[in-house]
Amino acid sequence: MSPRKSVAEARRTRERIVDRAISLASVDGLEGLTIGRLATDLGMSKAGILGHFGTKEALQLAALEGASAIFSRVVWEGAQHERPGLLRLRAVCEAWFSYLEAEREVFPGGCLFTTAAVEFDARHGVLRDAVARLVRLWRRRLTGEVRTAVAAGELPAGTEPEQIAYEIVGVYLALNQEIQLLGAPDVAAVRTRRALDRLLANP
Amino acid sequence: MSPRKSVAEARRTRERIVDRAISLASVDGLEGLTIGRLATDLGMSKAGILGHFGTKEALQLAALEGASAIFSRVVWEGAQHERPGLLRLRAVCEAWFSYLEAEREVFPGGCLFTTAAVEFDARHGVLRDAVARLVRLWRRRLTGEVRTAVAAGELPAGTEPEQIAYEIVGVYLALNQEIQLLGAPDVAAVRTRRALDRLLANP
DNA sequence: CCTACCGATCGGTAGG
DNA sequence: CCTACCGATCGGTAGG
Repeated sequence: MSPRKSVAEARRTRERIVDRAISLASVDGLEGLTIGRLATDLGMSKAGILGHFGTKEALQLAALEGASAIFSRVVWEGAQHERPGLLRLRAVCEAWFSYLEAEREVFPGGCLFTTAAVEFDARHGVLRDAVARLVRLWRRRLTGEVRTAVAAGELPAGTEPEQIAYEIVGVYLALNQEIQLLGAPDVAAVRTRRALDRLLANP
Repeated sequence: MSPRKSVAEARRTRERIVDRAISLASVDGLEGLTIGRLATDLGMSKAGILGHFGTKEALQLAALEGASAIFSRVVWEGAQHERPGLLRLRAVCEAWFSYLEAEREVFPGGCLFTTAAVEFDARHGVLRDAVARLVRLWRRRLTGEVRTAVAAGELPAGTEPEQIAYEIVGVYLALNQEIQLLGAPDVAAVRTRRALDRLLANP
């Protein structure tokens, strides 16, 4: 009935699977994701899904990388038009905020990274390693932007970039909790901006 | 062979089950917890486990409440000998720090709350409600301690207790990530103390 | 990409 | 608290 699709069609199907997997995993976690549920949602067979990835673990990795690409595009690349340093850092934080609050159609269950980071933080394996690598990468990027701001004299000379990046991440973890678990996006918005303003106040 | 235990024995068995459930759930989450695994670990039958709780959901709730009791005892009650206000708040933060870093035998997979808060933040049901209630309770306690410190003049007059409590939670979420996922407890210790010092600096 | 399977495990129940 | 089950679902495979 539906065999022998072209390479382009197969790639599109793969993308559909990954998108749906991201969506499901944002709610139930990457471990809670099941091939059967995915198959039902997409009107495919389980074997049809699995054929694109081989194993569930490979599917989970693909979902994680897909989510990473979206995060990077929305939060990071969306701020690259700004001048490096404090301006870009603030743009990144604003984009991150919108991402957490507004990307509900892509991640109905909230940021897949935050979910995955906690889900795999006590296990071993390629998924934990992949999540840790992405968290480190993101932290390094934030640190670099703070460093640029310090070098440009936009932040006090004694400022430690790693420390600020660490605290920014903390603010966003609290924001995620406030939005997702406590359902208070408006309160979270005010508190997040206030925390960042204090953290990034000009000298 | 082992029927008709006394009430006291049954309660002890129940406690053993809950302790083990907390331990397993700290690694695999409350959804990843399975009755079969629990039974194997404890040398019991699945029916023997389930008899104490009725359903898996009730078992999950019991594990969550058990973890809550431990958290409260270690972090909150452990600081009640300090004078209310900034001193007690600092003692709470220190106890929280030790709890996250040292309670590895109770929570081999890290703080069960942090895990559960993310795990259920996109779902509905009694578990989500229970987690949200506990997070709110904990936040209220922190807020109250900050308020006392402000009233005593130990923190600047304009300080907003809810804001400080929100940021403290963020610092600890970052700490949990640094310890569990990135495996850097020493770095985390320095950054956490620095963040708290700035947050709770005397006027 | 499908149908038709596989063994394993899931939560839960009956009955003692 | 046990044995002995139940139907459902899990990830995955064979073969086309």
